[in-house]
Amino acid sequence: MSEEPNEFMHALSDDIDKVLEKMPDEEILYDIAELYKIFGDSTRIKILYALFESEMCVYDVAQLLNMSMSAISHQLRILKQAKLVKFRRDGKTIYYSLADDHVRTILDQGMEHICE
Amino acid sequence: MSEEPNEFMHALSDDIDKVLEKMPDEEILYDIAELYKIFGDSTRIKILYALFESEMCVYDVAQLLNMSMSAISHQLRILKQAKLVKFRRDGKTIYYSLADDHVRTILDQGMEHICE
DNA sequence: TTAACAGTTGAACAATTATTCAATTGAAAG
DNA sequence: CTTTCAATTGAATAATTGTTCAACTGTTAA
Repeated sequence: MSEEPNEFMHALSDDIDKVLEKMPDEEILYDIAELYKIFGDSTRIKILYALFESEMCVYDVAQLLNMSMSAISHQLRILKQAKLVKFRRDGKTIYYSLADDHVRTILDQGMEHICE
Repeated sequence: MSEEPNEFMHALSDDIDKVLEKMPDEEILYDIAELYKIFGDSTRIKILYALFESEMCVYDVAQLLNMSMSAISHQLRILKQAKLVKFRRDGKTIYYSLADDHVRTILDQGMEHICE
């Protein structure tokens, strides 16, 4: 076998283009990462699992997780911005709940992987 | 209606215990967050999507994403530790590929949420 | 109006983390 | 053995991020 130029040992530019074509747009890949970043914090995970059981106000979540209302409020804002939770006001109290079933599906997938 | 002590305006300790009972263990919740943390970086997301198409060596991935081999290698190590990718050696070259179909399922869920 | 309560906000701090750079390992070929 | 190529590693840097603290909104009831 004779020596081939080095480039031929690796994927050709054509192959790279082919893979790039099949990949989702840069922007979408970025958005997916941003979404998972939100699930990548144990406080937020705990909040979401808590809201599986029932809607709760900030005070309740704070008590449940033994954290300050401020810390919980900060995290709920992030979850709200990502449309993972929704809320309703009742007097002084604001009740938070899961936005949709998507959240549960995503967390179930994670759980499956963890539990092998 | 007479005034009730303040605690009765919020979830009772019993209710909190009930919710806590239903929630996965602290350790599992932490592990789930750790897993999603890995998906929470666009470079790693890009690597995983690239590996959907075919197994690749570090050089190829670096070229595909227009990044340094060192940067890719660092990220592949993280993906490897999380058992999201596997690898095989062929001479000087190390080929990486997806560890299992779980990865695809998880990313598909994220994509669905993004695309509403 | 005032007081009390539920929640939010912004600045500050500490901790984590992605990339770069330089040095190093390991395998194959001359 | 030496060189070359593919890949890894560790330290350093810059950027991001979670929590705390204190001040501030709103809403309700007195």
